[in-house]
Amino acid sequence: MHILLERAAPGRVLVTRLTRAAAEESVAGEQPELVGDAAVPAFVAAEERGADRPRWVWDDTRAWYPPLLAAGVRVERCVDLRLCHTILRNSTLTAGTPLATADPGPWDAMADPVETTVPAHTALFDFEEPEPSRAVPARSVRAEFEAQEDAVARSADPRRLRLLLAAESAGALIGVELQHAGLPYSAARHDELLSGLLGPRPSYGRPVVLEELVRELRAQLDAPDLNPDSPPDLLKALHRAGIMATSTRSWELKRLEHPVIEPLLRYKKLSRLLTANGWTWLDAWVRDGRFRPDYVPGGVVTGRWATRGGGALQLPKQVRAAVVADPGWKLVVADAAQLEPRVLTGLSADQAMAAAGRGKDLYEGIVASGAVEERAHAKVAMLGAMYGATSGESGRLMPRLQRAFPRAVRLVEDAARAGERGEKVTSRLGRSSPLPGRQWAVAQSAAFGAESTSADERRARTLARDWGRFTRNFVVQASAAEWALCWMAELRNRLTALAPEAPLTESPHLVYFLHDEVIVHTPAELADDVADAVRASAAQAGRLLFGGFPVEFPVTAAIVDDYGQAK
DNA sequence: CACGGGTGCGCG
DNA sequence: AAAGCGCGCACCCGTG
Repeated sequence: MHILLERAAPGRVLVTRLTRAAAEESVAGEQPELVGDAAVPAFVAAEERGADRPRWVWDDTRAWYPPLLAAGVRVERCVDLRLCHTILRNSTLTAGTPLATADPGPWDAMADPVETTVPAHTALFDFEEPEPSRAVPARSVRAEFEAQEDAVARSADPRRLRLLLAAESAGALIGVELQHAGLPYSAARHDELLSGLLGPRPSYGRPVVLEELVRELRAQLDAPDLNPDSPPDLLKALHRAGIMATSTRSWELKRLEHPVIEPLLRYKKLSRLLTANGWTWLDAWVRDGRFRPDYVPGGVVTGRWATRGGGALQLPKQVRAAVVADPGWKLVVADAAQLEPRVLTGLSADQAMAAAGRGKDLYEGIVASGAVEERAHAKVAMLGAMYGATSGESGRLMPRLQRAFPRAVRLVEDAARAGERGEKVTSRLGRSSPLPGRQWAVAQSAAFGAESTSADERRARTLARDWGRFTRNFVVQASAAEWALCWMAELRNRLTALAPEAPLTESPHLVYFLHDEVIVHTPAELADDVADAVRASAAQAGRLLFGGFPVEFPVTAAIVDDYGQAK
């Protein structure tokens, strides 16, 4: 049963129950009722306990779910109309449906990142008044829900789209739950790590280790005013010292031979740590033993998540030892091995590649197949195929990869050609790539005009190839993101089943998500069960996306006290 | 002083 | 322009 929630008036929520009339595929609504804000959590909790397994339908999980969680109420399933709208508006599977062809409306404006100011909430069930920019859409929740159902029903593949929308909506719930629970984080441990590398926290200026390094760099380069944080300044100083670097990037400096290079690289590394994850970051983002970043499910065109603030998806390995389980609890750190190549295997139904990945490391399997000599070559060749490498070692290996795995390689090549023609490509479950922008099309037509110059043609070709690399990668990255969503959604259900009655943060729960990796915080005695759930969920995600096709999705599940212990 | 593009680097 | 995809963030520096 679907239950629609929408704001009727300040302090009042309109509740509409929809039941599907089995005979004619239509939905019938019961008489809507009004519920006061204060009564909403109890209402939702009662329905969640009922036998009907409601699916809550609302405009934006970020607005509805935090106050429920704060009131101790968990929701099993929902439809996030905002996120689903974005998918259905753009998917090639729903092209031509009324939803896809309608003029842009308020639901499109909600997808615009500029408009998506998340309403602040307090511990009580208490919504802020809608901002003018986020005013209640003219289009009602019910009308939008029905338009989406209609688009799916008319689509080229309703089963896949339903799965995608359910997974995307589950992701929305998980994103809010991750922030609610927070990543267990030891500020003391982080401070120890920083102090050990940089020296004690200074009250002003650079920490002593960095200060000493700057002194050394200035002396060695004979540049008393050198600011090593300024690339132009640094480059000039290097040139004066006879070091002919073309940039100040670490990878380039690494290849040069000069006594100043070693301390310079050390300075860059430590300076990065200080500015990105130093004490300022700690003060801003870690409170009461938890790191609570803002996750943005669906924040990337491919369906990957983004974050806003805190850089949660870039937590450097250097500081991961500060992610520490509570006493009596464990972290289960789980990682999907070679996710993207395995997803490509499923997408292309490449039996040879499936065999290479069966029961072992996929790259070793590629070596065993005889396609390449060593694991590193297998890896660089696969990455090159998925990213569109044309030259270098990766480019040289492509013909051999193509001979051994023609179906897999053809799939990404086809995606690249489609992008070069300016067409959309679509993921396994139905998320489509955007079309290239206006100026891309202008550049292409300019190259075919009567008086096009060779510069026009070069530029058009470059832009076309760039877009082709994007679409080539899109099909793989977007499908991998779908696998990860299914994995996590399935895992979430299994974690709930391990302790059905317990509140979220008193039972095994997700605390981190990083594209192909999750962390579960769990009472120690349940850690083995959690690890089993992680593996079972991965297998289930594989079946959801690729049915009976025999591609395996092995996951590592390390039971540890801190994230640094999980390799 | 605010803003925005460029640079560089962390993650997958 | 590292050999190729997707991000976020801090900082520098030129511009208004």
